[in-house]
Amino acid sequence: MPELPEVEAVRRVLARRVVGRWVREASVRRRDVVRGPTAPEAMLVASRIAAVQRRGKELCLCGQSIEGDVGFAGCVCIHLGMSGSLIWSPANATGEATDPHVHVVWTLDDGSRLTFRDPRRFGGVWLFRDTAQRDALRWSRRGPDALTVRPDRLAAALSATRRPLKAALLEQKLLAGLGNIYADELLHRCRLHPLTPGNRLSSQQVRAMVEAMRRLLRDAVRAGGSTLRDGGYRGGEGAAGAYQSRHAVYGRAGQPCRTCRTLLRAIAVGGRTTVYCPTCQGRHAPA
DNA sequence: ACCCGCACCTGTAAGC
DNA sequence: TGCTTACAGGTGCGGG
Repeated sequence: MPELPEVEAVRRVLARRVVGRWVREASVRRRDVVRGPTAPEAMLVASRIAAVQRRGKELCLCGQSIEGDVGFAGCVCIHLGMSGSLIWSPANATGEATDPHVHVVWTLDDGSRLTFRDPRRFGGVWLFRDTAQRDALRWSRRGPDALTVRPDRLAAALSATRRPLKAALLEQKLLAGLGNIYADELLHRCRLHPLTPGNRLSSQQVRAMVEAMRRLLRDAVRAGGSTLRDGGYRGGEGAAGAYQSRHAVYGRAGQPCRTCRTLLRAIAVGGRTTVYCPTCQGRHAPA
């Protein structure tokens, strides 16, 4: 569920609430959600959390031992998958001690807690010795972050594929951060048909897409991301997002386009439901 | 080298 | 009401 805006909204909350704190205790209730080259014992216990970083849809708690560099005393990468949440709660909060979907709980030096919960378990936790090992084994296999990608880099990647734009934009090793919601929203803002082959965009169109993407993602982060009908996504302190009410196409198949009133259409692209406006987003020319 | 389809899980909502 | 089915924000794998 969480895409870049939701994950970034969580990151900002955690940057405020957990950076600078020491980890007193880490409780792993389900060992199989924790992976990586480092043993689950090294979950930043007795380390200071020096930074909370993000690449695409993944977060990383970077530890720092006494006198150590940022990220030296362990890196905890957390992916929320479809149904995950990572929520900070203050010391006096009453926790769900018996919730079977809570897999990891960190207790900090002030008694506050960080709780990783993920019913579907498509997400998980990956442990690394340091940021260099994290980058070598994991983050380097992803493309540039969607908030900071440079147009020439995206243009080069898109020009190398004939896949439909919708499918290409979901490919995390091409571009990290977009998911099903924001890929559809972006294509609508750019007036591009989701089936347009990637290599048919001009460099000008890619430049416009990068600008539209930045605006879209920033708007969504500012609104706290999207919380859908099932209420699965929660921000870093448990609050719902507000961006869902501003979706132009996602989840609106059969309803009128907010720009031209044409009824929005749903198709499947790469196995994912894709909603677009047949008028605003035209017909893609045959390849 | 690419690209597609499916499996991985659980919860929810719609359909009969 | 209750059972069954389809679908959901993501990723990684095998096979064509």
